[in-house]
Amino acid sequence: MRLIRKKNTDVEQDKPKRKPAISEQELMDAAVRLVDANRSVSSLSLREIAREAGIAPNSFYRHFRDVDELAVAIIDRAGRGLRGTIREARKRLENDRGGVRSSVEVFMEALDDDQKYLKILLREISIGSDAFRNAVDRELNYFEEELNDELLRIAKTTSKKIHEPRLVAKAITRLVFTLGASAANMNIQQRNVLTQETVTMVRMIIIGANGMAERQ
Amino acid sequence: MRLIRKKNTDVEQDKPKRKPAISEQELMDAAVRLVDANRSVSSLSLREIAREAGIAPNSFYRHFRDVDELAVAIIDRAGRGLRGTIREARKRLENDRGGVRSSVEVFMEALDDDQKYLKILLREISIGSDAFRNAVDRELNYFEEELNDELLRIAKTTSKKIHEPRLVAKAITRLVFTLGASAANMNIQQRNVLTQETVTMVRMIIIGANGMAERQ
DNA sequence: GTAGATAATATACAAGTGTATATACACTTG
DNA sequence: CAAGTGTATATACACTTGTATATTATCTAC
Repeated sequence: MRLIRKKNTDVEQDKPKRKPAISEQELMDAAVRLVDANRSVSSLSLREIAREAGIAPNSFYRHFRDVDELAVAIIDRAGRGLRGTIREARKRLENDRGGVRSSVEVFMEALDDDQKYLKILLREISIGSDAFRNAVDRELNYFEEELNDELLRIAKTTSKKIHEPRLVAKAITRLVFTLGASAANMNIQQRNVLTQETVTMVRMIIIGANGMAERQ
Repeated sequence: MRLIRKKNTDVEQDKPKRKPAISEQELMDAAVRLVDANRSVSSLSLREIAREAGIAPNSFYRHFRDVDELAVAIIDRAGRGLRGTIREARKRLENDRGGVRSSVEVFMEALDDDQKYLKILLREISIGSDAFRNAVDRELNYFEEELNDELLRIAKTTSKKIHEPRLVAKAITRLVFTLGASAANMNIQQRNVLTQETVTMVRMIIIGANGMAERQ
């Protein structure tokens, strides 16, 4: 028989532990909901976010020091989404044929509605506080390194030389992010056009890097 | 005699009871002065700008409907500076040898201190109101078209084919602007490195476009 | 049970905001 | 000279903002 006294022994099934009326995640969601074409995360006020989340202004402090810290948390979360996207793209790259196209497609698809977090990361690259921009930079660099690895791998397996792969990675990263950001507010047709354009641009860079390697 | 009111005859140096009329330009300068690494034009308050310009808050309305209209005026002005930059770059391009390098150099040089306007244009591409972003878009497109013309001209004179010159122009434009924006807060050495990188990237795109044209 | 911790709340305040209204002054025009 | 116009200002108002303080409700530990 069980003991009558209910003791919270951790091992037992997790009942609603402490009742957090609100979670950090919910606060972040509230903030994201307030972001639209004209408003950036860092322009939101603490009270606005609290209002949207349905909590008292002061309760905000239980979770974040200020709006800026919330913004960084959002970027970090967006980064996690981005990494998933990258993993997906790398998988498709392994088939290699049409690799560029499907990679770019993966990226553009990740912009779809429920991925508003990613849109925010793309759109606010150059603004916000230092902490904010550092958070974005972190993700950009991560993307760049992943791409660099992939380029080296492909260069090996196809025995095509690539001139300055780090620069190629940087160019592609910046280009794809910039174009991705402008895709955030597009309809599906416009985005398809942009995807095709982006694919062509990326190919230009890669072919150009091959060409430069051969000339030397 | 005693009824004679003091008349301000310009020539006479009296204590200026009335402040000299402020110009739109001075208001724009005041706003620009307030912009730094962490603050965007559209985040400035009307009162802040008025304070910086040394006028009463309400005087602002004599010149602009709101801060947003001021921001658009700043972008337009930045656009004029940009056109000067483009003209300069095209001149250097006509010598052709080392054309890419000197064009990119012109662009980066234009970011120097007194050209804070241009920095603003580069940095706030994706934020602000509709009017604001349209103003930026206008300048981006102008740049793109100029570049397209130039590519066509070069293709003719050197009889090298270029694959999809419009796309090449778009890719280069986006890349140069994105990298230029990140150069805004760099020191001179860092900027030199970035300039070199940008030159290489642009060359990759052009060589890639040549390569794609030949393959077809 | 009681004590303490935790997480939410309400109230309050000083500072900042955009802007409506009224007004002062200098200049132009008749 | 007087009337009108353009440009600045001061005052005022209704809001919003971040946050300090005090209070309340709930959960945990002993």
